[in-house]
Amino acid sequence: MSAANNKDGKYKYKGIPLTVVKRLPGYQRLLSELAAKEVERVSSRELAAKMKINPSQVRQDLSLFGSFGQQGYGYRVSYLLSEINKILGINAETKMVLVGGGQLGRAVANYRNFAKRGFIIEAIFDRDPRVIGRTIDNRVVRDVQELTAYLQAEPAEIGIICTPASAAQEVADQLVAGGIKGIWNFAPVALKVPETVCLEHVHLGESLMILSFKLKQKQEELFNQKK
Amino acid sequence: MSAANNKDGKYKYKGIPLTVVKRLPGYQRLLSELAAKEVERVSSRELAAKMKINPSQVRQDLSLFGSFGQQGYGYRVSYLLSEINKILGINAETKMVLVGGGQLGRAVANYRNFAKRGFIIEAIFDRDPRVIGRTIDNRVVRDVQELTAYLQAEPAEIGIICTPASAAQEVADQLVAGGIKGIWNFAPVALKVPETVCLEHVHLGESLMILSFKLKQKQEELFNQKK
DNA sequence: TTGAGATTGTTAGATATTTAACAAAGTATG
DNA sequence: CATACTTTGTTAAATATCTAACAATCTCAA
Repeated sequence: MSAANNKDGKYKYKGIPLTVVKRLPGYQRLLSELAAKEVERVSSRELAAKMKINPSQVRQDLSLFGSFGQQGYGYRVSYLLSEINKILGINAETKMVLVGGGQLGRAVANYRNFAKRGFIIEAIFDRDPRVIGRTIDNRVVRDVQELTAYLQAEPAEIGIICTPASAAQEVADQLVAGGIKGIWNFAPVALKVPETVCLEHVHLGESLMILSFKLKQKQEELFNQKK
Repeated sequence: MSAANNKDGKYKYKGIPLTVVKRLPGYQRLLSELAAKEVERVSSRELAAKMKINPSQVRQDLSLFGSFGQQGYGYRVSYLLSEINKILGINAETKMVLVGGGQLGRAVANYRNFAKRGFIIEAIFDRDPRVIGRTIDNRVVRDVQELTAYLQAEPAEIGIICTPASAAQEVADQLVAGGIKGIWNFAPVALKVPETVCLEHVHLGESLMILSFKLKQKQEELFNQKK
């Protein structure tokens, strides 16, 4: 292993560039697909082709975490997948709570791909009396006022925020008070949380705007080629 | 203006780094918020603080598209916002069609933030006979078999894919056949489309895995600090 | 068992992105 | 109307990321 550990092997995964981190789930998905097809081995060249990146980059990314391949052979799919799962922390079960039982919240609650990987939504909360008490994917929606108390009794690692932007910060504060370690935020707002809490945003609107920009750019390109 | 135009002013927005493009929606949202609060002026320092980046970066990002500020004053919020809207292509109305009327599709169809910015879902399609004919947010769900024919009669710019991964490629092909210009893909699969079509992925699962990685990293950090 | 071919992990070089620095040009105030 | 202050747009330096190159070493077929 190259850069990941210091002498006593304790300081793992420090200083991994965010650009590398963002590629890890891509490797995970590709390897899952290969494993499902019962492919035994894969080379950095093949992985790179599927990711549309350079083979050197695949090797360098992986080398930040260890030596998982073999010269002249490549990587054993099952082994590399299990190592990447460990790196991503999806080997153990992770408990989550979801706040916001609207359309988006229900979509997230019903999304099977998380559960498959050990991410379990333990409880769902909402503010709206018309939603509280109803059932979403076999879980009764609880009153958000019980959120912090619930978490103290039933700790969870990740809190999912699917509320409108106006309520998101308040919910985040309650999640933090309940001892949550990470927040997965779908509300289009920048949350403030203590340094000890991890934050990951999913801003759907921003993604659409990026597509819009690319479209505009490509149209101008084509227009100019015709001339 | 520095790098955006060539001599005759036609080749706009070429060669903008993707890292910059990804920040543009952030600027857009911040400026919208400031405009809503009727703030008149803003400096690169203030924008940078809210984006958690360096003021130089804000100025350099913007300078790729033009000169929108004034020495000693900063940027006029309303003007900069309108320029960024132009850059992102959210000044005109953009027609979209959505394929997949499941939980996620319904959530996207009901999401108000797009419509506010001129992105209109004109029609919704599904494969399931139990869903076809039902109404989602005032639009009747059509049979996906009609998709290509519909698009030929009623052109749209963007196709949204909210189907399971297994159906996504087929839907993408039909969208392309119907003359769609860009695809916004929520299915966890890498789509193949012609070079002329723009693609933007939203991989919810990948975002959760990144959060999981960060959590793991932070926990090890804290564990080591205690020692 | 040997040798040709393949592929890793790593180092060094090339490229891209971010940050610092500063002249230019405005604002604001007395 | 002069002057101190502010802040941009831009150039150059610093940093980060990506790519090429290659020794080391394994595979595989004969």
